[in-house]
Amino acid sequence: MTNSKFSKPTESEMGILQVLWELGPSTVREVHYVLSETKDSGYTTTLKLMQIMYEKGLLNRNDEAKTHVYSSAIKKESVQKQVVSKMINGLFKGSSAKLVMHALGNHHASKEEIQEIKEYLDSMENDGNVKKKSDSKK
Amino acid sequence: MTNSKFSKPTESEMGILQVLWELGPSTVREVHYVLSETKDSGYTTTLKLMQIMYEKGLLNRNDEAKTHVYSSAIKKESVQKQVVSKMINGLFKGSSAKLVMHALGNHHASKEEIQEIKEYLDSMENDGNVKKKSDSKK
DNA sequence: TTTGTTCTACGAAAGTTTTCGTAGTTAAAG
DNA sequence: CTTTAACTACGAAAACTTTCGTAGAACAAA
Repeated sequence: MTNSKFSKPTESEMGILQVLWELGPSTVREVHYVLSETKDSGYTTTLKLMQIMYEKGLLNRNDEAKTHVYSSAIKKESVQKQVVSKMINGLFKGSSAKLVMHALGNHHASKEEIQEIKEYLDSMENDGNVKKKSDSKK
Repeated sequence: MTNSKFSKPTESEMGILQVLWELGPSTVREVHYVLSETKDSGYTTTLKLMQIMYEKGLLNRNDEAKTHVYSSAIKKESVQKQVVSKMINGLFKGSSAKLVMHALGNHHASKEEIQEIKEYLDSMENDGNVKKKSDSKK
């Protein structure tokens, strides 16, 4: 369940989301005002970005009034979680599997080498240090 | 001292760095092999990316042999730190200043309102919670 | 009304990142 | 030698993101 029905927000989109998370439902002008503190792009840039985000489903908006009010459609926590877990995963993902790939990626994997790797895997099993997800085996 | 003489790695560059951090010095083929598990771009794509990263100073390389060996020129820890601190900052940066900006961004700031905001600022000062940087006066 | 201001919509340019095809080099076999 | 396989270099297309100018609608104030 790596949910995320939403395409990962871009850098600028993150900036907008962060403002909205802090301010709550806001107009483009309000968001742009905050953003303009640290960034110098024009008002229509922010507007366009927010329109795109709305289309993508990243933002909700209330357009009953002339001036639309936007709010984040995704929870800060979920993005936080995503960022953190991505980091953890990215920084240390495969453990032992990597050794194998390292070996395979380089030489052209002769039968002998494959055999060698198999033995390596066997020895790992004997250590009870396996970490595979599928341990069906029967 | 927000160090970072290096331009922030892009998404793909991060992928390559992560492989190198885990594998240690490696050839393009090795990196590409690992990457190909989760991504399906061609070998020359990985090659080009790594060449660019080398030019940017993100990677070191040993090209004595025909097959070059690359390694990360930046420490995993420093990037981790950067990511984390960016997250913390982004997720809660300005605290009280934001309220003011919210107010200013919306209405057109009549004299009365400005006065009101000044009073608000004064009350913050009394709390000893000020955080301004410029206090020009004259 | 008419005018001025503030807003949305939207196309398209500019900027950035990613992807790959092609050409040329090197080295190991044949 | 000659051929073949694995590499590097590199230009440029493709894809994506960011930026902005311009047009027109809404609305308040003169």
